[in-house]
Amino acid sequence: MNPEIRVRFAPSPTGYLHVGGARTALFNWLFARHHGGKFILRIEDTDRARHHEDAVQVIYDGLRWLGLDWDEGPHADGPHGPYFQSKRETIYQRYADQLIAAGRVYADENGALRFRLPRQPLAFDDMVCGRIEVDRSKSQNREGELEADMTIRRADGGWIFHFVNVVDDIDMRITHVIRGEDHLSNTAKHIELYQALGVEPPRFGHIPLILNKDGSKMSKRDTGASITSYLDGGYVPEAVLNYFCLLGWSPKDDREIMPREEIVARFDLANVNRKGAHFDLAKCDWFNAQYLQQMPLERYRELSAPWLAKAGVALPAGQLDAVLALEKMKVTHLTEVPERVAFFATEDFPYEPVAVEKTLGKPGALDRLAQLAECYAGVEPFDAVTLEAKLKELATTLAVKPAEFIHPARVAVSGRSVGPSLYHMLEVLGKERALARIARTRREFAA
RNA sequence: GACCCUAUCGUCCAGUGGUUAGGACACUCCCCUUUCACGGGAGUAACACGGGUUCGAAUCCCGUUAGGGUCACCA
Repeated sequence: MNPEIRVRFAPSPTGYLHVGGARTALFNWLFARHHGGKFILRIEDTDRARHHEDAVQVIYDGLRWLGLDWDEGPHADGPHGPYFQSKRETIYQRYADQLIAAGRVYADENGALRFRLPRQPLAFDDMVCGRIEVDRSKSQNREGELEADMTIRRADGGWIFHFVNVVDDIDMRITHVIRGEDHLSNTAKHIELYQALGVEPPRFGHIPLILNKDGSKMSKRDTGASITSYLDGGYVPEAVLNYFCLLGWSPKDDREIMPREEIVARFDLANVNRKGAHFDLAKCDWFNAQYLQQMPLERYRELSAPWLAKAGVALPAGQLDAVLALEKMKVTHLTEVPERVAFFATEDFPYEPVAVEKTLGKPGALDRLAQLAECYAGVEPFDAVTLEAKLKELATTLAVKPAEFIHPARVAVSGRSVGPSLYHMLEVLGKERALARIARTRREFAA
């Protein structure tokens, strides 16, 4: 435990939250929670054509959905605000003045403020990548010229990312900078800025990037790239979080399905890979199904509710749990829930044409339904065990296979050829509704 | 082009000098079974290449190749 530890997630409000960004946030959050430190959210809206509330909201929504709560930041305040770069103008000016006074910056011919790069060899110990040594005197650009001095303020007065990023981290007392590997090469410049400002640099940890499964760079449009697609795709936040944390990190044993508390307890930056991870939505889906299967029915009901409401499927409160439980083991995405249980909600459910053709259309199917209905009319209690026994007894008596009753019955009471266990489905339906549905089916498909 | 990072099954993750190279997803097959799933069992499948070091390298070193990243008055 080290309450002095302060880490931050500093996204730019681009209107969407990328998986890579979410995982960076997650690793920062895990690091903070593991050590009992602080997790800070800072919005890097420098320059960005003003501040779009909608774009920022996407970040809040994604983080909150994943359960990554921040100790300081928008809506949380804190002693080192404001937490929007667009509101930190005077702070940047103060640090820039310090650099000017020290003779470390100069105005170029266009009026922009530039930081004179030291161009000395430099080394640092990255918490993930190990020791990084760079000879800054050799850095050159594409034209083979020496790398230009870094601009920290545009001619129009706008502040540049590298500068404000460092200033904010200093000002907010950030102790550990955990960010994407795309910043590894920028770190030398950042350290030079820290040194020019007379501040001890924080510890850095650069985590690998997330790529598409084929290894290509993940862009906004790629499957699974946007966190919003998980909110909209029927994913369970704890499952997604579990999958994400295993992209680049491993507890070093065979544990995969781990509750959040265990991940927090075991998370260690030293165990983070340096290799870029290829994103595999199929495995993420598997995690989702596993979480759905294993979660308590109460949680499942809570997560299903919005999807049922959105689809307009209204189940009677008294039956809700029984109905949901019927298909809980089979669901991969919550989006499937409404279609799987919709037929419970109305006696006027539609019949799937292929199901009708495959079963009801077969010779004798309607007769079997009549026989089954007659048999079930006297069944008591009307529960799965009894119904199964009675159906099999009937089949034996008539010397036909149970399947001859089962398949037509399934379609008769649900309109579908796939669905829950027939007997459990009948039990939940109850004798009255079950028999009424069979009667309706016989009526509709009578030749 | 310069500099930096990386390289184990298709994918994720183990394995840090001696293993039949392990687990998971996906895929194939079998079992279970009233459908669809779940579950159980089995199987296919990897150390990028070339040099070293060593009695012995997936593991250490060098090179090659490949992939990624940074070199903005973007963040």
